[in-house]
Amino acid sequence: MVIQSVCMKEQSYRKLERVTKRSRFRTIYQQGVWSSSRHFTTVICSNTQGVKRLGITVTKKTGNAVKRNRIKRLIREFFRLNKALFPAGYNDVVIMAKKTVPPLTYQEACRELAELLTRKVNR
RNA sequence: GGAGAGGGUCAGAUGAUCGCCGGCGGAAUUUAUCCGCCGGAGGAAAGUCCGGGCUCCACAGGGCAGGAUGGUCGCUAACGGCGACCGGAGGCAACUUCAGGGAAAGUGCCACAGAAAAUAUACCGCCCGGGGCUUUAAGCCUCGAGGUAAGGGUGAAAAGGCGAGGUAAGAGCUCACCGCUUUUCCGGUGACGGAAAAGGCAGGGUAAACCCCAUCCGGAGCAAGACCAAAUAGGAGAACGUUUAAGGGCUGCCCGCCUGAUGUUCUCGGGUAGAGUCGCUAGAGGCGCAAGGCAACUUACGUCCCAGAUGAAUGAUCAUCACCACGCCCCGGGUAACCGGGACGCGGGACAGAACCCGGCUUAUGAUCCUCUCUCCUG
RNA sequence: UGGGGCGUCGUCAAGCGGUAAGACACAAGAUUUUGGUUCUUGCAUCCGGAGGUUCGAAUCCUCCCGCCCCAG
Repeated sequence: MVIQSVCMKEQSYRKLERVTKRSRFRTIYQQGVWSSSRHFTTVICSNTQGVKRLGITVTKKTGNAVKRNRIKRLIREFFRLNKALFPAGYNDVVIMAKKTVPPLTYQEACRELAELLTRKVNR
């Protein structure tokens, strides 16, 4: 209950809200619920940390560092601005980009991710 | 105008909203918060191809093996880099390019073809001599541990080239010119260049084949390495006693060096854990200017502080203005193709992301400017 | 990020200066009523790419491209 004393800005995305440990990624992959769309795959798993957290995985096969950074930034931006779309409660979400992902604009990525997440929530 | 050659510069700008990382200051419930200010990717950050700093491994040691480089002189912390020059090759030229030492230390290889691929074992041919046949000259056949490298054919390459003399036929056998080798002189720090004389043709190619010569190189790498609260075990250090050589480390091997094993006592407490800490950014630093030098570069002075992330920040969206391409319209010139200017619409903006830090090389890539060469047209 | 290795036919691969073996697969033909089996023949001309050394490079050298492995 330490976390409740901290008041943060709504649209931020900082280290607290990231999945940063390799071991945590492993347990999410083992215990989480997988679903995928055309270019992305999400894995959702509940946590005990008291915050929504996001982890991003982009394979080296996707492209060079510039392309990978671009995709990661788009996903981060989507998380930052659309936290309400993510499942309620304290969850860890890992978004993986598939290796065939084309150079997307923000609107395209946003539409696809929103569809993927709302489909999950409704089910 | 066309075709080229060399070099330089930049890497869209501004604003708004929402965010990220670091530093400083302040506030709070003094440590995952908030507010303010400042800073926040590149010319290649890339490939990891070289060289260094730095850290640890003895104090960085000796030999062998192994690796790298290879015209000369210089620059540099160092280099396989850079600059200037020399020589070869390419280009009409600007200019480019070359792992550019040694084949007379030795060994190997040169497939196929060809007589022969390096000690010329002469296939055809040419010439000479002996014998035989036809027999006028001459021709044909055969023999010769005879001569001959001029000609033919083979090959990537055939034993200096070419011309003349000479000869039985030929041959550097002799001569002229060219090439080569040696010697001497001159110029240059040197690579080398020039001149003269002599020799009389030796010495096929390949060293990115082994090798020889000269010079250089110890190994690993910031995931190096160092440190940290509390609790206990494994442990670590020091002293003393016993024992004296197996094993381990330093380099692939040898030498050499370091370290022992066990018992008692005393002292100290950390690994593979962690939103851990340091290393972590002031440096062979940037910019300006002056002097020296053909230049690479060096020196002096002034000035500036300019990213430090760690599942890894430096972004997203919108608007405006510049830039470029295309379409269409208008204006001017022109018979026309087209050229110049303007407005509108639509599209584009390359290659690419620091990971300890520097010096290079290589590769990817958008725009723009300057200088030079050749050629065409007009005057 | 650092360190190491490999690219030869559709696949597995040998060859390491002198015509690029072999197996499976594929294609055509023969045998068979048909299929299978068996037999015969064919199938690399750009040895990942570019440049160089050499008379001659899959092979030697240099630079790129792609793939794989190891280290927290």
